[in-house]
Amino acid sequence: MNLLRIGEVAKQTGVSIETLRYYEKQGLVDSPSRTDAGYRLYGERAVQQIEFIISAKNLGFSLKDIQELLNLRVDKENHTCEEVKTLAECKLTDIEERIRELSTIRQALKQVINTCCGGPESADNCSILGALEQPHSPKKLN
Amino acid sequence: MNLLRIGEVAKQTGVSIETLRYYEKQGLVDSPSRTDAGYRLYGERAVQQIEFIISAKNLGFSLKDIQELLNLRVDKENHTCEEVKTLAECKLTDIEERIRELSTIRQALKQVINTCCGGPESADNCSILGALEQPHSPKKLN
DNA sequence: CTTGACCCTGGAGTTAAGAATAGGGTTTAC
DNA sequence: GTAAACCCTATTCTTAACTCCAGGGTCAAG
Repeated sequence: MNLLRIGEVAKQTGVSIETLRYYEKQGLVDSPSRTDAGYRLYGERAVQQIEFIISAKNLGFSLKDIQELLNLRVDKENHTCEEVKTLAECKLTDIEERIRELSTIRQALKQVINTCCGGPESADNCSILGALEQPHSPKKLN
Repeated sequence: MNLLRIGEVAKQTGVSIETLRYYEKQGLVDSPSRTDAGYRLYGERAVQQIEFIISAKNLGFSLKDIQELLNLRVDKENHTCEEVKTLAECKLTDIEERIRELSTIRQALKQVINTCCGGPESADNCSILGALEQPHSPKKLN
C-alpha cells in the first residue's frame, strides 16, 4: 500500500492540512504512522475515515455527532441498525426544526417588506422601522 | 416619567441584566442616566430601544445588522425607505439561502434514513453507515 | 446594625470548527 | 550546497452573542 503525506491527503480530500491535524487531535481520525523525521503517513483506511467525516458533515452532522457515528462504526457488530437510524432521525428532526424557525422568520420578514413602499422618500414614516417599534411578539423568553 | 433600574427593565423585556449591559457596551442602546450611586436609570425611550432590538432579532437580524438599522432610525429624515427595505431584503435573501441549504441536507438525510431497516440487528451492514463510506459528493471545497 | 437583594466594573470564559502564526526541521531539485 | 516546498509542534486567534466571576458598593426592612 502506498502511503501519503499530509499534503497529498489534503489535496485528495479537499480538507486543509490544519484541519486534518485538528481532526486527529480531536480523535476523529486514527493517528497515522510517521516517518523517521516525524512526517505523518496516511494509508487507505485513514483516507476513507476522512471521507466518512466529510460525508457526514455534508449531512449536517456536527463533529461531535460524527464522533458518535464513528464509535458505532468501529465496532458495528456490537451495535444495531436501530441505534444508527435513531441518530440520523434525531438529526433530521433538528434540521426540520431549524427550517421551521427560519420559515417563520421568512414569513414575518416578507410581510414587513411588503408593506414598505421602498421609495426614495425619507424613512420618517417607514413601515419597517415602524413595525420594529411595535411591542414585539413575545415568542421566546430564552 | 418613571425611571427604572436595570433589574426592572430586565423583567419587563425578558432580556437579562448582563445582556442589557452588553448591548450598552456595544452601543446598541443609549447609555442611561445614573443615580448618585451609579445605578442605571432607564426611561421609556430606552425600553423602546430594547424592544426594537428584540423585534429585530426575532426577524433574524444580527446585532451588527441591528446596529445599521438603528443608524438609519436615529435620523430617519436623512435616509430613505429604500435603504431600509434593501437591508430587509438582503436579510430575507440570506434566510432563504439558509433554508435552501437545510432543505438539501434534509432530503439527503431522509433518503439515507429510508433505506435503513432500523432493526435490532447488528449494524454490520447498516445502509446509513454504508452511505457514509461512499465517496462523498464534492459539493463544497470550502 | 445586619441581612438580603440589588447594583457596579473589568475581565475572563463559553462554543464550534477550524485558521493563523512562530519558530523550527526535512527533502528534493538544480 | 542552497533554495523552494514541504512538514512538525505548540500556542494563540477568530466570530457571535452572550455568560460568569471576583470583588466590591447600596439600599430597605426589621
